[in-house]
Formats: sequence, C-alpha cells, structure tokens
Amino acid sequence: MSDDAATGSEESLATRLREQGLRLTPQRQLILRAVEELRHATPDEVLAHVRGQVSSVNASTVYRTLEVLEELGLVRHAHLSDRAPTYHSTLEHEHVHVVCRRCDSVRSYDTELVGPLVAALAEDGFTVDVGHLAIFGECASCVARPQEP
Amino acid sequence: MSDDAATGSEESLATRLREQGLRLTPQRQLILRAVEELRHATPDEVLAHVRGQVSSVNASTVYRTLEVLEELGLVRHAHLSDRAPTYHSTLEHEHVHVVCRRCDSVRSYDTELVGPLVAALAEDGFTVDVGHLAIFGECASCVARPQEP
DNA sequence: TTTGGTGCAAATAATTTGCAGTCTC
DNA sequence: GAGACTGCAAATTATTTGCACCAAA
Repeated sequence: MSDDAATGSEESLATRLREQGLRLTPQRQLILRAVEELRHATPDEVLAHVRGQVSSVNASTVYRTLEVLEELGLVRHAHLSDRAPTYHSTLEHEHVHVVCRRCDSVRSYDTELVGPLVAALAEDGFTVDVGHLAIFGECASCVARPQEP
Repeated sequence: MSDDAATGSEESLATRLREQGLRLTPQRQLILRAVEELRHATPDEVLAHVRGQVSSVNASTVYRTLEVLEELGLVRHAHLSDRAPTYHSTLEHEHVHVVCRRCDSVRSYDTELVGPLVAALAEDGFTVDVGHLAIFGECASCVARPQEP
C-alpha cells in the first residue's frame, strides 16, 4: 500500500470494527479506499472503482458497507445531485460542497464559509451539520456562458 | 374556490400555460393547489392529496405535472430528506429550509439568513440558488432531548 | 379538428432484503 | 466453531416511458 490516506484510515478501520465486534474484510478495505481515492463518489461509482480491482464485489455489499463505514464515522455523505448521495472520507477536513447545476462541478470550501449561518442558527439552538451541506447554483464560467439550448 | 393563494396562482397558471401553448386541465389545477396547500410535499404526498379529491389521478401525471409547473416557475423543489424531493409554491417568499434530521421538522427562514454566504460566493462569481438550499442539523428540542435508542 | 394531456401498464433505476455458503476472529 | 459477511437473486420503491384514447382550444 503506498497511499498515505489509505494507510492512516485502514488502522482506524481495523480498530473501530474491532470495537464494535465487527469484522475486517477485504471488501470493507477496498470500499473505504475507493471512497478516499474518488473524493466524492456515489455508490455506483464506488462499485465500479472497486470492481476494477476485484470484479466479484457486489452492489449490495457496497450499500451495506457504506452504511457501516458511516456509522463508524469513517465516511460521510451529502446530496450533491438530485439523485444519488455522494460519499467522502472523514479524513479530509470537514468542508462545504458548492455545486454548479449547469456543469455539475463540485468545489469544496472551508467551513468558515458558513460561519455566519451556523452562528445565526445557533442562536435558535439549531446545530448545523456542516459536512452534509450542499449549496447549489451556477459557477462563474457557466454564468458567463450563454444559456444551454 | 375559497383559497386566496390558489385563486392568485390559478390565474398565473392559466396565463403561463397559454403562453407556452400548453393546456389548462383539472389535474394541473389540482396538483398546483395541492402543492400550495401542503406547503412542502413530495410527489407521493401530492398524489395522495389530489386523490382525496379526484381518485382517478395517476402518479405519472403528478410527476409530469410537477415538472411542467416547475418549468413555468410556479413551483420549486428542494431536497429535504435523503429521499424524495419536496415541492413548494413560488407564491411564498423565497426561503431557506432548515431541517432537523432527528424529528424531521422543517422551518423556513428568510433568505437573509444566508446573505453572508451568498455574498462570499458571489466574490468567486458563484450564484447561489437560495430557494433550493436545505440546511440539515438538529433543532433545539432534539439537542436537549437524550439520544434516541 | 388538432394537438396536447391523461391513465394504464410495462420498463427502468436505485436500493433493500432473505438466504445459504464463506470467511474472520 | 460461532457468528458476522458476502454474493446472488428476488423484492421494493421511485420514477419514467410508450401508447391508445380523451379532451382543451
């Protein structure tokens, strides 16, 4: 294994699984690593990536594993499209997703971007889940470009 | 018809449909009114509501109609759960949705809540679609309450 | 009369579940 | 060896589509 991130998270994976009396399997390692490598991936994309390495892995395993990894706190998901959820590693700093609906590009911003928002809602006792936040709109280059057909 | 909102929007509905060479049908009126009355409703909920009045309305009609209404600018949708989109009327002021993931309650906030955020992204040329924004977290009463089982 | 719209049923797509065999601990 | 995990296939759920008939303009 030559990937730093993967190496770091694989220790956590083993540890946290053990804590819960769960088992470390090749599938779980591969799926966690796929999420880390892909940065923002839907279950489908994770499946495709993992199958590139081990073709026998099943879709249901991906769904079940992402759920487990999320419970263990190793991955998180946000909704970056009208469709599937996208998963990302919690090794990355918590960040806010800003999505252009025209070109589907996703940019990550530091959480300070929503500092005022979080503070304002905190006054009402509301705790914002910043990592789950997705902000939609149109990016600079798409705004500059004429409307699509 | 005794509902003010419905009355107001029904004129727009007729007008905008005509502008596009589309037709005014009972289903379209009922579905638009359902969205207005329900405030935040998934296609399923809209269907159930409409069927309470006219049992023969079909699910595919609801999907197709919500799409048309959104194109006409009469309704909008946001993603307020990990599942279905929820539709709301554009007669209401544009607002930001704040959703508690523990009790699923939804509160609407004035768009000024995200003013700083919108301004910050505008500096990067990004135009935020405020009406589509959903902010997740935990509301005051759920935070106060002990964890669920 | 001329399309656009609707209901219906079948097709997709995405995700979940039951189960029997397999593998981790 | 016990029980968790996986693959597979079938079941769900949500949404879309093709088509014949109906109806708004």
